[in-house]
Amino acid sequence: MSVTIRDVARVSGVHVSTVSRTFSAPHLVNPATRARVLEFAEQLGYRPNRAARALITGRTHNLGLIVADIANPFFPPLIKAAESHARGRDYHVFVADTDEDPGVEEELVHALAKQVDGILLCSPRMNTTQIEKLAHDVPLVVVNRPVPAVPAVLMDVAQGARLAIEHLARLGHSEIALLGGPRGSWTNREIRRAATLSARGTGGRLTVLGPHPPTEESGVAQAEAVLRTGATAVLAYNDLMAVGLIDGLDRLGVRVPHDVSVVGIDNTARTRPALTTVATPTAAAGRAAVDILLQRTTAVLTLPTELIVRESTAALKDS
Amino acid sequence: MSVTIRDVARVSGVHVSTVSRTFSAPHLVNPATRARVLEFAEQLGYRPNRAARALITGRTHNLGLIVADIANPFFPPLIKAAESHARGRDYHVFVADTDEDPGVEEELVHALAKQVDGILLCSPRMNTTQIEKLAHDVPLVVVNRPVPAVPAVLMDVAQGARLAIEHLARLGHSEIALLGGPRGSWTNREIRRAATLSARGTGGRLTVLGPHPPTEESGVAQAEAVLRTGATAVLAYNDLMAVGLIDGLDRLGVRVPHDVSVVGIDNTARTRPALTTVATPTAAAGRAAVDILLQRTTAVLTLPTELIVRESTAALKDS
DNA sequence: CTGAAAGCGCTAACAC
DNA sequence: GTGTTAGCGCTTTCAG
Repeated sequence: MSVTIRDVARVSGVHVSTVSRTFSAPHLVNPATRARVLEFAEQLGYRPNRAARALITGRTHNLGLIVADIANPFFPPLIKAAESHARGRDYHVFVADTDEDPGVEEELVHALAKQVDGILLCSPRMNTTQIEKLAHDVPLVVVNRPVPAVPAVLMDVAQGARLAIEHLARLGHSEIALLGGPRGSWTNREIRRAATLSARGTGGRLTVLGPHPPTEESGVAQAEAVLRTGATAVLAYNDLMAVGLIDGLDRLGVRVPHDVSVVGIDNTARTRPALTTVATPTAAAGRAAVDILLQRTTAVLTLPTELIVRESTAALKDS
Repeated sequence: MSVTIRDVARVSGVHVSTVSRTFSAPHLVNPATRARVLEFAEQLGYRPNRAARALITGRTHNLGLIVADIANPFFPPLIKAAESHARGRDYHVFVADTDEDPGVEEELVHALAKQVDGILLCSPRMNTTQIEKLAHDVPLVVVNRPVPAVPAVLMDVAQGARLAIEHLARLGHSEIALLGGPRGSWTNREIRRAATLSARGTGGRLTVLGPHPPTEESGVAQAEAVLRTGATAVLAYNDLMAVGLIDGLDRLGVRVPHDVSVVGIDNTARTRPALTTVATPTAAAGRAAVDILLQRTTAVLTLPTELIVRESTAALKDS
């Protein structure tokens, strides 16, 4: 087996509790003995067993991170930031993927609950009641979705959508289509709400399409539907769909931004023409969620988004 | 605190050991009592504490997954597949990111060792000796790199590079550039070796550039250097670099595939023109690595790659 | 088939 | 400042 606290104790001629203290409360032990213990520990290659420690302290120093789809380019930067931030605070993180299935999501929270000090629930597909209930069993922080009495990190996509619509209006577009995202997504609702309001405010008309799965394929598939709305500009639920849409339009002989302007959301895509998009602070959200979990505050944090104007939007042609 | 085996025992009027057996060795307990215990357990919402169980069985039912960069699009499909496959076998997985730092890599293996039954080391940057040593402390399986006496899952990128070069040769290209990847990457060495051989075999000339970081930026930055080699076709270390390269060439007024053909590796990019690339079986590799770890076999598995011809390669112009 | 008892590796009172 | 003791939640002999 592996080397334990007892081995270190025996070799350094002290009691196990002294060894234990050397690692978990160094200030309580005589510097001289501490040094000796540390030396022998090092020499034997001793590493505390966190699981054993957790059994008694109740703190595992592990976090759970549950996302709808690891392969969706929105998530990797969030996962990366959260993991790195957590590790900097001596926490390890379990990552799990629900494949957009609310049932899996719930099961996962339960399965991980005992092994972690808290769980980051990213863009969950569960209903609010379920989430509220789960929050009683294990500290939770929800990303991209507000749930009453549960800490959350939100991104101000409404603000982003507003900026996007105003940008398009300023370019002369008054017929705008919104290519909607998945059913049950808070982000999607926010975008729709803000875009509708904004379009009205700028004197334009907004046609809402969807809901649709947030994939490239669905972007491609909706190209015709978008054109049929008579829109000269489109705001897509995310970059994935925007990329698909540009592709689909291209196949129909419609060029971006010459014929139609397209704005994405997420800033995850690198395309030609470079995509105008609403950048969402995913990495910052990951870090913030970890902080909230570790401080056990019940905060709701809303992070700002920002419009990045690139090449996929242009002034309305005269016609 | 949470509900334990003891609560269930008390309520169902049996000893804790019977409850324990109900979950870990059901066949050893009378069907009637088992049913009763199960019912009360369900009712109380009892969930076994895996960490406590691990303390005595020595099996944590956790796996570690260490990658160089979660945000590199090569990894998410691998992580997703490995996690899902592992969970299907009742394993949870810690995911950690080394940021391409060998030191972090080693520290991570040690930090996770006690908490997992095995670790997937993906495209490690450590040297072979270090990996061999670590393999003594914890079951390891290395992805994308052969290490003597350590189980591995490899992808046959050599075969892929060969196919790519032959494809280009068939299109009439005899001046080919290889845009190299990161130093210390086995994959990079394999590609170079196979491409060089293949170019020689087809009577072409291959100019090797690099090493370079495997990023889009570095692809952009190398566009000029590529042109300077006089190549009419390029094989890039991965799709990321290929995408950057196409972008960089475009800025220099060089069009793909009209002026220069480009082949990527990974099949992670969606571009216009659609990228001809060597598809690597990342998801399969993730699943295979998990299987090897759970079966504790010392296999070395080599997975085939495949050339996907799309629009970024074309026949050499007459000139 | 079930209960009793020991103990996994560690921490946390409580003595001394 | 250090040793003693008990015990976290669970499994696993060993009896019966």
